[in-house]
Amino acid sequence: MSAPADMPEKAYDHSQIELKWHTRWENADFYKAAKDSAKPKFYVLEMLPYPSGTLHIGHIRNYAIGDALARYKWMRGYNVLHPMGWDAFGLPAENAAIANQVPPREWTLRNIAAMKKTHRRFAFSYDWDREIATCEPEYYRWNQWFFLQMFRRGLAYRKKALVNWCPKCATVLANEQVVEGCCWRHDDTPVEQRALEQWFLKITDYADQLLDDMAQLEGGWPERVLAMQRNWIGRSEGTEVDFGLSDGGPISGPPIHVFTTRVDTIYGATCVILAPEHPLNERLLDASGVARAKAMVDTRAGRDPGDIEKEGFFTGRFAVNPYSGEKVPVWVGNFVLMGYGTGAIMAVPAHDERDFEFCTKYGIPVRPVIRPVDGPLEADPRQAFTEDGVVENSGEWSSLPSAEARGKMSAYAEQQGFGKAAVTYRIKDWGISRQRYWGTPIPIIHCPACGVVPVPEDQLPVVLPGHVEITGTGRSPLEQVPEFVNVVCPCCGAPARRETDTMDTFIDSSWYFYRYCDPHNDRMPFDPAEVAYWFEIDQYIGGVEHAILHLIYSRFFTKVMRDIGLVRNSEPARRLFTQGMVIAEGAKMSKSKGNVVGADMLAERFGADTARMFVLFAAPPEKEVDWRNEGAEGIYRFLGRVYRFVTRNLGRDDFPPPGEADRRVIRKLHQTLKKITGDFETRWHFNTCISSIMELVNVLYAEERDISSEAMCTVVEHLALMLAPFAPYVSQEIWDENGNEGPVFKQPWPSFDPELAKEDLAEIVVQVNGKLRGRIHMSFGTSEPELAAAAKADEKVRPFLEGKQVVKTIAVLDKLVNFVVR
RNA sequence: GCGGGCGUGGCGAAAUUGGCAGACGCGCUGGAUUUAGGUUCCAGUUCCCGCAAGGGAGUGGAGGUUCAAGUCCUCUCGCCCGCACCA
Repeated sequence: MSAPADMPEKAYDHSQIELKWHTRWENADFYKAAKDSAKPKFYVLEMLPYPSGTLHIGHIRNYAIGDALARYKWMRGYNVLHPMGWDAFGLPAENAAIANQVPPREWTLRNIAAMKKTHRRFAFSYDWDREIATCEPEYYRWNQWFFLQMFRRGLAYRKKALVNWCPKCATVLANEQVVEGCCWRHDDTPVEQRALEQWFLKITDYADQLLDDMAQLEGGWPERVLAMQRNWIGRSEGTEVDFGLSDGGPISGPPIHVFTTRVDTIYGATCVILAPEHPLNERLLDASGVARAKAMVDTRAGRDPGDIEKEGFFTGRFAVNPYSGEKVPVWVGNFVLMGYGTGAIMAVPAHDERDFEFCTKYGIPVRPVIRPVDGPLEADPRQAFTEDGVVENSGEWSSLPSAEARGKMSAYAEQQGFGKAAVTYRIKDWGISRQRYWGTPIPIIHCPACGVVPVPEDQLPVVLPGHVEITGTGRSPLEQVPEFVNVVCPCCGAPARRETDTMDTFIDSSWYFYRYCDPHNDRMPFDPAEVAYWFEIDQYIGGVEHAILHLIYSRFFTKVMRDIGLVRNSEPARRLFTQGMVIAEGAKMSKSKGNVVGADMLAERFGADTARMFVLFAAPPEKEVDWRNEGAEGIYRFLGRVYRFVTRNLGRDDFPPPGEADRRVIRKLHQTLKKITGDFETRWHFNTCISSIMELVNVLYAEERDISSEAMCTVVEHLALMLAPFAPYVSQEIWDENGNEGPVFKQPWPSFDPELAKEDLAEIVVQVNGKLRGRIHMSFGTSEPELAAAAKADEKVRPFLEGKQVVKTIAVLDKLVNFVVR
């Protein structure tokens, strides 16, 4: 049916509608959160952005998901906390400073202002009174405070260590920030190893807790993220064994510590291999050997381990297997990692693939000591047998199963004093020193007399100086600022030097969500009572790229804060949702490709409502979305369809009296409500929520001239309410045009009536041998035999039964009849 | 190699508990409105045969369980993501 010609219909003008409400909402405080014991609380949080200067469609997707949920929860009567802030420290600001001669602070604040404007344009429902920017002293003083608490507890410490150095960033990186041997921000730049005095946080003290507490997250966090964290922590149980050094005479000097998960194979160890960086090499090797070892380290840097052939050389020295007393040669091998276990291994070529490859290359003997449970010992193996089995040729341990042997042999080592059961972790302590300007100063003073002295808490914050020359070369820019560096020692008053390293910016984001609970507190990082009310975060939403960076650091911080007594929870977020990426026209968005879909362009061309709604419509939120302009135009058309429908029906005076059409429309309305409500409560498939609203609108178009004034009013009102979480502007406009008052997204969420949602008759699918042959309509609750009888009588079905014998009849209440015929 | 996930029309997808495969949207085709284009409205659109009524095939592939499988089981192929010489 075409649009009635006599009705004035308004064209959908997104810019006019959005501007109108944007102006009216500017100073409204709809989203302010405050403690309220009368309502259940709900803390919904999207990961805070880095203020790069512009929002793109990927951000919009993240916020659109959070916003839909926040608005829904408000409408369901929850007391919602929905804050936003800025991860404002970091290198791009310094790079911009070098490129454009703009101070990092100025550049950052300008970007924040621009992005906040875009945020507001999209009408995301944040409590802006709780906004934080991590580069402000009011915020980062608490980074310093946390650092001091950790320092006091021995959780922050300084050591000289080989660290990852990115030449492009001119700073150190944490292990988590090294991706395939390269810098996480420069995937073409291999990291170098440098020995530097660095500050570390002892995340390894919490390794077991980080692992064990994942049980609490099971079900609420994506399995993939938990798996990645488990993998990253890399807990591995085994045995540490000491091989004493001996060159024929008595054992002398410190032993070589070896870590193995397979002590049951130790009688098959035919050599000991040291990592090329192993400190013992200095003692065991002559000058040319040391040089060879160093060359190995250098050729390994930044390369894919799979591409490097195993190489090594004999040190000329021997070590003694403490179980067998056997003397085995000591080698240096390029495949032995200093960073894992003890940096030294025993090589058991018969039972380890890597050892097999190495030993056969150099003619080192292969000696099998494990036989399969159901077979004999392989005398001359062609490949390593790496499974558990039965121990053989191993003195008193022979004929024990592998697992049992491991337990007994570990205990024996401990009893004899040459080893012990041990657990190693892949995760290392978190290196937080950065030789950069735009970060939190580490609150430490180096005094020639007193050593490393923490800045007293009442002298916090240690403020970042404002005018600093940033050249991007050489050492930390802060070293060039005498008034920052030169201080007096808080202990003895003598001249001293301030620490010039700044903190990794992941410190900032490790606890920011607690600050939102009490953002203006100047006596503490936050009032524990506020946090106790709002925590845990009920729903955290962000990209999966933070699975082992931000998300593991912030879990660690929460546990430390709990141990300090600031919080009661052990985990920050009960539920985590990782949304899929947005790509543009089939290609990953990137600046270099020039295909970044910017948020302001979208607001201009399609409107905020359309842009938000399309990213929710294009795919379920966990999946990748391909942004396509034609797709967005579909949503634009749909919103226009809704808007025109509402406006052309509002002033009508020719409505028919209530009738059958009313029942059909109201039924569809309640079916739609049921579907959307169910999705918000469980799986968030907003794409199907939106498509169900489209179905409703299609029905409205079909029934437009046949429904009563009352039905029209009800349905328009509900349309506005259902669209409110997805498209706040146009739903508010409809709400308003319909004569309703107040903000639509602060109305109670409409409840659906299951009776009204129900069809009059059940549609029964009739199958013959599993093939669809007809449909019949019967009252709900009709008994199975009656269904079968009616189905058999159906004229579409009958031909398929004629001349056949019905051997079985399956009838399912209100659903289906299936005849099995022969 | 280990871990996590995914394969359904021309495209994005839907099918929530084993019960009508392809909802909804894009694109395309046709019609109406329009001087025309665009907009809007209506209809059609998995593939094959057929004017149609209708029939057959069909969810990466091969088997299996079942009255009934996109959904469960076994094997297999392909793709994506994460980790990876971790002793």
